Amino acid sequence: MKPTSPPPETTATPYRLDDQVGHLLRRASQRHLSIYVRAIGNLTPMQFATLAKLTEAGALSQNALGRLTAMDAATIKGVVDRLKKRELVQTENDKTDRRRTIVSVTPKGQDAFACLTQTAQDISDETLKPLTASEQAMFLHLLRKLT
Amino acid sequence: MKPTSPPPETTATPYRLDDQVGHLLRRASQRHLSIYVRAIGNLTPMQFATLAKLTEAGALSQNALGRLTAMDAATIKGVVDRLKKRELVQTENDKTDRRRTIVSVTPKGQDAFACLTQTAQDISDETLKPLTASEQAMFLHLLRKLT
DNA sequence: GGAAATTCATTGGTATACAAACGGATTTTG
DNA sequence: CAAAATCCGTTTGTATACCAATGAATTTCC
Repeated sequence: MKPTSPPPETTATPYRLDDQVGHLLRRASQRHLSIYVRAIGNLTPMQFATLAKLTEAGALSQNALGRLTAMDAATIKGVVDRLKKRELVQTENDKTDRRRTIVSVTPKGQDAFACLTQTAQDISDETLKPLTASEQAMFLHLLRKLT
Repeated sequence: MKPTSPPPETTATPYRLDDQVGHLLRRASQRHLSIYVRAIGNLTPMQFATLAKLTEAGALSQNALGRLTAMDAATIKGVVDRLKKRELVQTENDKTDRRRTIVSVTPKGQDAFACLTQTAQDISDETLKPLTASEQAMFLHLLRKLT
Protein backbone atom coordinates (compact mmCIF):
# COMPACT_ATOMS: atom_id res chain seq x y z
CA MET A 1 0.00 0.00 0.00
CA LYS A 2 1.54 3.18 -1.13
CA PRO A 3 0.59 6.02 1.13
CA THR A 4 1.61 8.65 -1.41
CA SER A 5 0.18 10.23 -4.53
CA PRO A 6 -3.62 10.02 -4.85
CA PRO A 7 -4.85 8.45 -8.09
CA PRO A 8 -4.32 10.87 -10.97
CA GLU A 9 -7.38 12.22 -12.70
CA THR A 10 -8.19 9.68 -15.33
CA THR A 11 -9.15 12.31 -17.92
CA ALA A 12 -8.00 15.83 -17.33
CA THR A 13 -10.43 17.07 -19.98
CA PRO A 14 -8.88 20.16 -21.53
CA TYR A 15 -11.11 23.18 -21.95
CA ARG A 16 -12.28 23.12 -25.54
CA LEU A 17 -14.20 26.13 -26.72
CA ASP A 18 -16.16 24.16 -29.28
CA ASP A 19 -17.60 21.94 -26.55
CA GLN A 20 -19.00 24.74 -24.40
CA VAL A 21 -22.74 25.34 -24.24
CA GLY A 22 -22.28 29.07 -24.47
CA HIS A 23 -20.29 28.82 -27.65
CA LEU A 24 -22.72 26.36 -29.22
CA LEU A 25 -25.68 28.56 -28.31
CA ARG A 26 -23.91 31.50 -29.87
CA ARG A 27 -23.15 29.59 -33.06
CA ALA A 28 -26.72 28.38 -33.33
CA SER A 29 -27.97 31.95 -32.87
CA GLN A 30 -25.59 33.15 -35.54
CA ARG A 31 -26.85 30.56 -37.97
CA HIS A 32 -30.45 31.48 -37.22
CA LEU A 33 -29.66 35.14 -37.68
CA SER A 34 -28.04 34.48 -41.04
CA ILE A 35 -31.12 32.57 -42.21
CA TYR A 36 -33.29 35.43 -40.98
CA VAL A 37 -31.33 38.14 -42.74
CA ARG A 38 -31.27 36.23 -46.01
CA ALA A 39 -35.06 35.90 -45.85
CA ILE A 40 -36.00 39.34 -44.58
CA GLY A 41 -33.17 41.83 -44.53
CA ASN A 42 -35.55 44.73 -44.57
CA LEU A 43 -36.39 44.65 -40.87
CA THR A 44 -33.97 43.59 -38.15
CA PRO A 45 -34.86 40.58 -36.00
CA MET A 46 -35.48 42.74 -32.95
CA GLN A 47 -37.62 45.15 -34.93
CA PHE A 48 -39.66 42.23 -36.19
CA ALA A 49 -39.90 40.72 -32.72
CA THR A 50 -41.17 44.05 -31.44
CA LEU A 51 -43.90 44.24 -34.08
CA ALA A 52 -44.80 40.63 -33.34
CA LYS A 53 -45.13 41.19 -29.62
CA LEU A 54 -47.14 44.39 -30.04
CA THR A 55 -49.45 42.61 -32.47
CA GLU A 56 -49.79 39.73 -30.07
CA ALA A 57 -50.28 41.71 -26.86
CA GLY A 58 -51.66 45.03 -28.06
CA ALA A 59 -50.39 48.44 -27.01
CA LEU A 60 -47.81 48.32 -24.22
CA SER A 61 -45.68 50.69 -22.24
CA GLN A 62 -42.17 50.87 -23.64
CA ASN A 63 -40.55 49.14 -20.68
CA ALA A 64 -43.21 46.41 -20.59
CA LEU A 65 -42.57 45.86 -24.29
CA GLY A 66 -38.90 45.52 -23.54
CA ARG A 67 -39.55 42.93 -20.85
CA LEU A 68 -41.77 40.87 -23.14
CA THR A 69 -39.20 40.91 -25.92
CA ALA A 70 -36.29 40.39 -23.52
CA MET A 71 -34.62 43.72 -24.20
CA ASP A 72 -33.47 46.08 -21.50
CA ALA A 73 -34.80 49.62 -21.29
CA ALA A 74 -31.93 51.18 -23.20
CA THR A 75 -32.12 48.64 -26.00
CA ILE A 76 -35.87 48.72 -26.54
CA LYS A 77 -35.67 52.49 -26.73
CA GLY A 78 -33.41 52.33 -29.74
CA VAL A 79 -35.58 49.72 -31.45
CA VAL A 80 -38.75 51.74 -30.86
CA ASP A 81 -37.06 54.91 -32.10
CA ARG A 82 -36.07 53.23 -35.35
CA LEU A 83 -39.52 51.69 -35.82
CA LYS A 84 -41.07 55.08 -35.17
CA LYS A 85 -38.86 56.71 -37.75
CA ARG A 86 -40.18 54.18 -40.25
CA GLU A 87 -43.73 54.80 -39.07
CA LEU A 88 -44.29 51.16 -38.17
CA VAL A 89 -45.13 51.99 -34.56
CA GLN A 90 -46.38 55.10 -32.78
CA THR A 91 -46.22 56.35 -29.20
CA GLU A 92 -48.54 58.31 -26.94
CA ASN A 93 -48.57 59.41 -23.31
CA ASP A 94 -50.30 57.26 -20.76
CA LYS A 95 -53.09 59.34 -19.22
CA THR A 96 -53.15 57.62 -15.85
CA ASP A 97 -49.39 57.23 -15.38
CA ARG A 98 -47.37 60.14 -16.60
CA ARG A 99 -44.12 58.16 -16.49
CA ARG A 100 -45.26 55.80 -19.20
CA THR A 101 -45.05 55.94 -22.98
CA ILE A 102 -47.54 53.67 -24.74
CA VAL A 103 -46.28 52.00 -27.91
CA SER A 104 -48.62 50.61 -30.55
CA VAL A 105 -48.42 49.34 -34.13
CA THR A 106 -49.51 51.66 -36.95
CA PRO A 107 -51.64 50.35 -39.83
CA LYS A 108 -48.49 50.42 -41.93
CA GLY A 109 -46.78 48.34 -39.27
CA GLN A 110 -49.68 45.90 -39.22
CA ASP A 111 -49.37 45.42 -42.96
CA ALA A 112 -45.63 44.94 -42.78
CA PHE A 113 -46.00 42.35 -40.04
CA ALA A 114 -48.83 40.51 -41.77
CA CYS A 115 -46.77 40.24 -44.95
CA LEU A 116 -43.89 38.69 -43.06
CA THR A 117 -45.63 36.20 -40.77
CA GLN A 118 -45.34 33.28 -43.16
CA THR A 119 -41.73 34.09 -43.95
CA ALA A 120 -41.00 34.16 -40.23
CA GLN A 121 -42.48 30.70 -39.89
CA ASP A 122 -40.32 29.51 -42.75
CA ILE A 123 -37.26 30.94 -41.03
CA SER A 124 -37.99 29.00 -37.87
CA ASP A 125 -38.53 25.85 -39.91
CA GLU A 126 -35.32 26.36 -41.85
CA THR A 127 -33.40 26.90 -38.63
CA LEU A 128 -34.62 23.59 -37.25
CA LYS A 129 -34.25 21.71 -40.51
CA PRO A 130 -31.07 19.82 -39.54
CA LEU A 131 -33.18 18.00 -36.94
CA THR A 132 -35.88 15.40 -37.43
CA ALA A 133 -39.41 16.25 -36.35
CA SER A 134 -39.07 14.52 -33.00
CA GLU A 135 -35.65 16.02 -32.44
CA GLN A 136 -37.10 19.45 -33.12
CA ALA A 137 -39.78 18.91 -30.50
CA MET A 138 -37.21 17.64 -28.03
CA PHE A 139 -34.88 20.53 -28.74
CA LEU A 140 -37.56 23.16 -28.24
CA HIS A 141 -38.66 21.42 -25.07
CA LEU A 142 -35.14 21.46 -23.62
CA LEU A 143 -34.51 25.00 -24.78
CA ARG A 144 -37.60 26.15 -22.89
CA LYS A 145 -36.34 24.50 -19.75
CA LEU A 146 -33.20 26.61 -20.03
CA THR A 147 -35.10 29.87 -19.89
CA MET B 1 -70.80 16.80 -51.65
CA LYS B 2 -70.16 20.49 -51.46
CA PRO B 3 -67.89 21.62 -54.24
CA THR B 4 -67.13 24.88 -52.51
CA SER B 5 -64.85 26.09 -49.74
CA PRO B 6 -61.89 23.84 -49.03
CA PRO B 7 -61.66 22.67 -45.42
CA PRO B 8 -60.56 25.54 -43.20
CA GLU B 9 -57.16 25.24 -41.56
CA THR B 10 -57.84 23.32 -38.39
CA THR B 11 -55.44 25.41 -36.34
CA ALA B 12 -54.44 28.77 -37.68
CA THR B 13 -51.57 28.93 -35.19
CA PRO B 14 -50.93 32.57 -34.43
CA TYR B 15 -47.32 33.72 -34.47
CA ARG B 16 -46.18 33.72 -30.88
CA LEU B 17 -42.78 35.19 -30.22
CA ASP B 18 -42.18 33.01 -27.19
CA ASP B 19 -42.52 29.87 -29.31
CA GLN B 20 -39.89 30.80 -31.89
CA VAL B 21 -36.53 29.03 -31.91
CA GLY B 22 -34.69 32.26 -32.48
CA HIS B 23 -36.23 33.90 -29.46
CA LEU B 24 -35.62 30.86 -27.27
CA LEU B 25 -32.01 30.65 -28.41
CA ARG B 26 -31.59 34.29 -27.59
CA ARG B 27 -33.11 33.91 -24.13
CA ALA B 28 -30.92 30.91 -23.39
CA SER B 29 -27.85 32.86 -24.48
CA GLN B 30 -28.88 35.77 -22.27
CA ARG B 31 -29.22 33.49 -19.28
CA HIS B 32 -25.84 31.94 -19.97
CA LEU B 33 -24.29 35.37 -20.31
CA SER B 34 -25.75 36.48 -17.01
CA ILE B 35 -24.33 33.40 -15.27
CA TYR B 36 -20.99 34.11 -16.90
CA VAL B 37 -20.84 37.75 -15.86
CA ARG B 38 -21.81 36.95 -12.29
CA ALA B 39 -18.97 34.42 -12.11
CA ILE B 40 -16.25 36.29 -13.98
CA GLY B 41 -17.08 39.91 -14.72
CA ASN B 42 -13.44 40.77 -15.10
CA LEU B 43 -13.07 39.46 -18.64
CA THR B 44 -15.82 39.49 -21.25
CA PRO B 45 -17.02 36.18 -22.71
CA MET B 46 -15.44 36.89 -26.06
CA GLN B 47 -12.18 37.93 -24.47
CA PHE B 48 -12.18 34.69 -22.51
CA ALA B 49 -13.09 32.67 -25.59
CA THR B 50 -10.19 34.27 -27.42
CA LEU B 51 -7.72 33.35 -24.70
CA ALA B 52 -9.18 29.84 -24.63
CA LYS B 53 -8.81 29.33 -28.35
CA LEU B 54 -5.29 30.72 -28.45
CA THR B 55 -4.32 28.47 -25.55
CA GLU B 56 -5.88 25.52 -27.31
CA ALA B 57 -4.52 26.13 -30.80
CA GLY B 58 -1.39 28.17 -30.19
CA ALA B 59 -0.49 31.39 -31.99
CA LEU B 60 -2.82 32.25 -34.86
CA SER B 61 -3.26 34.95 -37.42
CA GLN B 62 -5.91 37.44 -36.34
CA ASN B 63 -8.40 36.42 -39.00
CA ALA B 64 -7.87 32.71 -38.35
CA LEU B 65 -8.47 33.40 -34.68
CA GLY B 66 -11.68 35.14 -35.60
CA ARG B 67 -12.84 32.17 -37.65
CA LEU B 68 -12.13 29.72 -34.85
CA THR B 69 -14.00 31.84 -32.32
CA ALA B 70 -16.81 32.66 -34.76
CA MET B 71 -16.14 36.39 -34.89
CA ASP B 72 -15.85 38.36 -38.09
CA ALA B 73 -12.68 40.30 -38.90
CA ALA B 74 -13.99 43.61 -37.55
CA THR B 75 -15.15 42.08 -34.30
CA ILE B 76 -12.03 40.05 -33.51
CA LYS B 77 -9.95 43.15 -34.10
CA GLY B 78 -11.68 44.97 -31.26
CA VAL B 79 -11.36 42.00 -28.92
CA VAL B 80 -7.65 41.58 -29.69
CA ASP B 81 -7.07 45.32 -29.24
CA ARG B 82 -8.63 45.25 -25.78
CA LEU B 83 -6.74 42.11 -24.78
CA LYS B 84 -3.52 43.71 -26.00
CA LYS B 85 -4.19 46.82 -23.95
CA ARG B 86 -4.44 44.58 -20.91
CA GLU B 87 -1.29 42.71 -21.95
CA LEU B 88 -3.04 39.35 -22.05
CA VAL B 89 -2.13 38.78 -25.68
CA GLN B 90 0.61 40.11 -27.96
CA THR B 91 0.95 40.47 -31.72
CA GLU B 92 3.84 40.20 -34.16
CA ASN B 93 4.26 40.33 -37.91
CA ASP B 94 4.26 37.11 -39.85
CA LYS B 95 7.64 36.81 -41.57
CA THR B 96 6.45 34.74 -44.50
CA ASP B 97 3.15 36.55 -45.14
CA ARG B 98 3.31 40.27 -44.65
CA ARG B 99 -0.46 40.63 -44.61
CA ARG B 100 -0.81 38.63 -41.42
CA THR B 101 -0.64 39.61 -37.77
CA ILE B 102 0.14 36.71 -35.46
CA VAL B 103 -1.63 36.77 -32.11
CA SER B 104 -0.39 34.82 -29.08
CA VAL B 105 -1.06 34.68 -25.35
CA THR B 106 1.37 36.42 -22.99
CA PRO B 107 2.53 34.71 -19.76
CA LYS B 108 0.15 37.06 -17.95
CA GLY B 109 -2.63 35.90 -20.25
CA GLN B 110 -1.72 32.28 -19.61
CA ASP B 111 -2.01 32.82 -15.87
CA ALA B 112 -5.32 34.62 -16.21
CA PHE B 113 -6.74 31.84 -18.34
CA ALA B 114 -5.42 29.06 -16.08
CA CYS B 115 -7.05 30.71 -13.06
CA LEU B 116 -10.40 30.82 -14.80
CA THR B 117 -10.61 27.40 -16.43
CA GLN B 118 -12.39 25.75 -13.51
CA THR B 119 -14.77 28.67 -13.15
CA ALA B 120 -15.57 28.41 -16.84
CA GLN B 121 -16.44 24.75 -16.38
CA ASP B 122 -18.70 25.69 -13.49
CA ILE B 123 -20.43 28.27 -15.67
CA SER B 124 -21.19 25.67 -18.32
CA ASP B 125 -22.48 23.30 -15.65
CA GLU B 126 -24.63 25.99 -14.08
CA THR B 127 -26.07 26.90 -17.46
CA LEU B 128 -27.14 23.30 -18.07
CA LYS B 129 -28.32 22.72 -14.52
CA PRO B 130 -32.06 22.93 -15.30
CA LEU B 131 -31.62 19.73 -17.33
CA THR B 132 -30.96 16.19 -16.14
CA ALA B 133 -27.69 14.56 -17.11
CA SER B 134 -29.20 12.73 -20.05
CA GLU B 135 -31.10 15.83 -21.15
CA GLN B 136 -27.87 17.77 -21.08
CA ALA B 137 -26.21 15.22 -23.35
CA MET B 138 -29.19 15.25 -25.67
CA PHE B 139 -29.31 19.03 -25.74
CA LEU B 140 -25.62 19.39 -26.57
CA HIS B 141 -25.99 16.75 -29.25
CA LEU B 142 -28.90 18.55 -30.90
CA LEU B 143 -27.23 21.93 -30.53
CA ARG B 144 -24.19 20.63 -32.37
CA LYS B 145 -26.39 19.44 -35.20
CA LEU B 146 -27.67 23.00 -35.57
CA THR B 147 -24.23 24.40 -36.21
C1' DG C 1 5.10 35.68 -65.87
C1' DG C 2 1.39 38.52 -65.18
C1' DA C 3 -3.58 39.55 -64.77
C1' DA C 4 -7.42 38.06 -61.89
C1' DA C 5 -9.08 36.34 -57.85
C1' DT C 6 -8.45 35.83 -53.06
C1' DT C 7 -6.88 36.91 -48.50
C1' DC C 8 -5.50 40.03 -44.70
C1' DA C 9 -6.21 43.69 -41.58
C1' DT C 10 -8.43 48.09 -41.07
C1' DT C 11 -12.05 51.56 -41.14
C1' DG C 12 -16.71 53.43 -41.00
C1' DG C 13 -21.40 52.75 -40.27
C1' DT C 14 -25.61 50.69 -38.11
C1' DA C 15 -27.82 47.83 -34.57
C1' DT C 16 -28.06 45.30 -30.60
C1' DA C 17 -26.83 44.52 -25.52
C1' DC C 18 -26.23 45.83 -20.88
C1' DA C 19 -24.53 48.53 -16.73
C1' DA C 20 -24.87 52.72 -14.26
C1' DA C 21 -26.64 57.03 -13.21
C1' DC C 22 -30.27 60.47 -13.71
C1' DG C 23 -34.72 63.20 -12.75
C1' DG C 24 -39.52 62.67 -12.57
C1' DA C 25 -43.67 60.00 -11.20
C1' DT C 26 -45.97 56.58 -8.51
C1' DT C 27 -46.38 53.18 -4.91
C1' DT C 28 -45.27 51.33 -0.57
C1' DT C 29 -44.85 51.75 4.16
C1' DG C 30 -44.11 53.35 8.63
C1' DC D 1 -49.40 62.00 5.39
C1' DA D 2 -44.62 61.94 4.38
C1' DA D 3 -40.34 59.43 3.71
C1' DA D 4 -38.54 55.43 1.35
C1' DA D 5 -38.64 52.37 -2.19
C1' DT D 6 -39.78 51.45 -6.73
C1' DC D 7 -40.73 52.25 -11.48
C1' DC D 8 -40.39 54.94 -15.92
C1' DG D 9 -37.85 56.59 -19.68
C1' DT D 10 -33.42 58.66 -20.98
C1' DT D 11 -28.53 59.22 -21.49
C1' DT D 12 -23.72 57.78 -21.41
C1' DG D 13 -20.24 54.47 -22.03
C1' DT D 14 -18.32 50.00 -23.30
C1' DA D 15 -18.46 45.70 -25.98
C1' DT D 16 -20.02 42.84 -29.30
C1' DA D 17 -21.84 41.87 -34.19
C1' DC D 18 -21.90 42.30 -39.00
C1' DC D 19 -21.79 44.69 -43.66
C1' DA D 20 -19.28 47.13 -47.12
C1' DA D 21 -15.31 49.24 -48.82
C1' DT D 22 -10.32 49.83 -48.83
C1' DG D 23 -5.25 49.11 -49.84
C1' DA D 24 -1.60 45.93 -49.44
C1' DA D 25 -0.02 41.24 -50.11
C1' DT D 26 -0.40 36.58 -51.88
C1' DT D 27 -2.28 32.88 -54.66
C1' DT D 28 -4.44 31.10 -58.66
C1' DC D 29 -4.71 30.40 -63.20
C1' DC D 30 -4.19 31.05 -68.04
